[in-house]
Amino acid sequence: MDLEPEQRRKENFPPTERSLPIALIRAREKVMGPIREMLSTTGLTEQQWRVLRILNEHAWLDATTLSERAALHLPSQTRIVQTLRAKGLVTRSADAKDRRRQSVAITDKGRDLLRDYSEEASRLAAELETRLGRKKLDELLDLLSELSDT
Amino acid sequence: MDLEPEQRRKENFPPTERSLPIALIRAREKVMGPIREMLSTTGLTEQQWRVLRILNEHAWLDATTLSERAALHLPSQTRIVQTLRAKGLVTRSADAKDRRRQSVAITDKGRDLLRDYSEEASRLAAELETRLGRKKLDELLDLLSELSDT
DNA sequence: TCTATTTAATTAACATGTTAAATATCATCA
DNA sequence: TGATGATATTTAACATGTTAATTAAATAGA
Repeated sequence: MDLEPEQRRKENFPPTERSLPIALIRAREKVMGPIREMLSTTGLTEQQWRVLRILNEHAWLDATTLSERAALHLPSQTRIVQTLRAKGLVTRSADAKDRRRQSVAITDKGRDLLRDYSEEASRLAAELETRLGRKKLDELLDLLSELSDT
Repeated sequence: MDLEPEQRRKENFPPTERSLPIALIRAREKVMGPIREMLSTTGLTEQQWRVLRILNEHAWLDATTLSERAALHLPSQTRIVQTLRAKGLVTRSADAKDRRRQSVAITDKGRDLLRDYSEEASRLAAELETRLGRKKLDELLDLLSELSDT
């Protein structure tokens, strides 16, 4: 049988139904579902798509900055960038002034790919906004930012 | 140089700074940081810990139900349960009425391990609550639930 | 009963997550 | 300079994430 609340309290564990880590995973799963569906036709993973999206906003980024903006660990990003290079979607080159630094940039082919899917991606983003509502979505983003920045 | 907002709008991509998937990853990273630190002394991963926490709330769970509550994919869970079995922290047995189903249960050793860390885990949970505030934490959990359930 | 279908779980294959160690380059200062 | 320490990135090793295929058992229907 399940444990009674009494017994749980003694063990000092908050119930997992109200667990923030699990809630964050579930939410991500829900949000990514339709996006992954779209990406399945591109041969890109969610993370590869994220890297392209971010590089598309800048002329180039060094690896560390890119990893912060994409929320990727550097070892993962190294592999992802290698894959994207093999696909001809990004380039990588050592910084002239500090040869430890690697600059990563999106290629024209990469931009073309993004353009091909920009309409559908926007539609999915709009659907999400409709589903939750602009206000709640903003509240959610603000709370998540506050949590991350604190 | 970076792209101007004008140009970004033409491509129809919302800026990645306001990306919900990235915000969810960052938040999880932030919340899990201290928990991972605690877990490093136990030899358990975040996911293994989650499985134990959930099993501790029930006498047993079948694999599918467990995977839903732990927000784990079944293939991952299969490996995780195998690891936990090897450590003597859980048991697994075929359901008598439906032999396709596998029942998973925590062992006494597993409960002991949880008990050993319950105090520190509670402290970390309390810290999080203090940091963000009870009200905002509840708001966040509610928004995440609404997003996942919609 | 027997086959076809469905369901639960595992296996397989490859990508990413995670931590520690290694490598290469830069910066400092004797 | 040249040894020393710091920094940026990659490699390595193992765990988990992700999707598809497989296996085993239950179920439905002729």
